[in-house]
Amino acid sequence: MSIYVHNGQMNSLQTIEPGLDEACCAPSDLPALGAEEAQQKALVFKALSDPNRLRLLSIVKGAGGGEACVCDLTEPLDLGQPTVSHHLKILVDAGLLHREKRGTWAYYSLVPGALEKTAGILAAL
Amino acid sequence: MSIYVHNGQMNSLQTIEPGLDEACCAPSDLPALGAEEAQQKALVFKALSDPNRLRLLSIVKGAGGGEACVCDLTEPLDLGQPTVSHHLKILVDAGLLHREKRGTWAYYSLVPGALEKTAGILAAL
DNA sequence: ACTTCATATCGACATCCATCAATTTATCGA
DNA sequence: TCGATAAATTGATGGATGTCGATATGAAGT
Repeated sequence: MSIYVHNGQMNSLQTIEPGLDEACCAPSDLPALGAEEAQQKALVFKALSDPNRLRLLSIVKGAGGGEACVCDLTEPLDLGQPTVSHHLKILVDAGLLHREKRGTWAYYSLVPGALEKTAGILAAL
Repeated sequence: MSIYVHNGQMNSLQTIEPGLDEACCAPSDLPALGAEEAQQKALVFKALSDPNRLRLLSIVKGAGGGEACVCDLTEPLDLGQPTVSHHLKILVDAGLLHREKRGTWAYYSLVPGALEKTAGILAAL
């Protein structure tokens, strides 16, 4: 025979919505993610959740000058140009890529510190 | 008038499939993600791309003893038990959570180093 | 103005996904 | 053996998402 311990009948964990915290230095272990925060932080990971978008980031990061235009990205991914533009837009909206238009071309580059900041979200979960 | 420079007509970036690399120490900037790698790495981020799953990780991490059972998780998320079980399964499959059954209860805890490892993927993109 | 090229946007379609209600599985206590 | 409880599984459904073809926008050169 064995003995199993459990606290009361059901749950007992707090879940606090930290409102607008003053944007500084998450001390690691606080209340637990509220619904709003979670939704916002999930957006970045949603952008990272597609294989082709990961490859886009990788290629852009390793490209000469740290930037690449759409025409440089369609072939290695074996995707149509509209699809690549679509993925790039998602990455830009997520704050991971920066878009700069020069002439007819649109050059995409990594937003400095964006990946590190995203990594920080995981550490501060 | 302005002058725009571009290399040849179209793309020129290499994309190499590194086959089974011997599982060691990615030196930061290599070939660029191949299709297979990208697909595999996207799985973890797919698991992280849902707000409720982020909250699950957060709650489990902050729970007493570093573990929590399903019955402790349904209420704070305001989700049905089957849905929570579904999310937990996805997190386990992604290698982020560990499941241990004791008695009637199933206790979930963070896989040590899993979040850090995931953060490492971003740095090594 | 007209053509050409790079990119963005639109509309459609097939697939995936989060969620729930209902059921099943499994374990404990009586 | 028989409930009672916790959790997983199944089936269904509405909504999001990746992809493409076609079209629109916009800038450069002739």
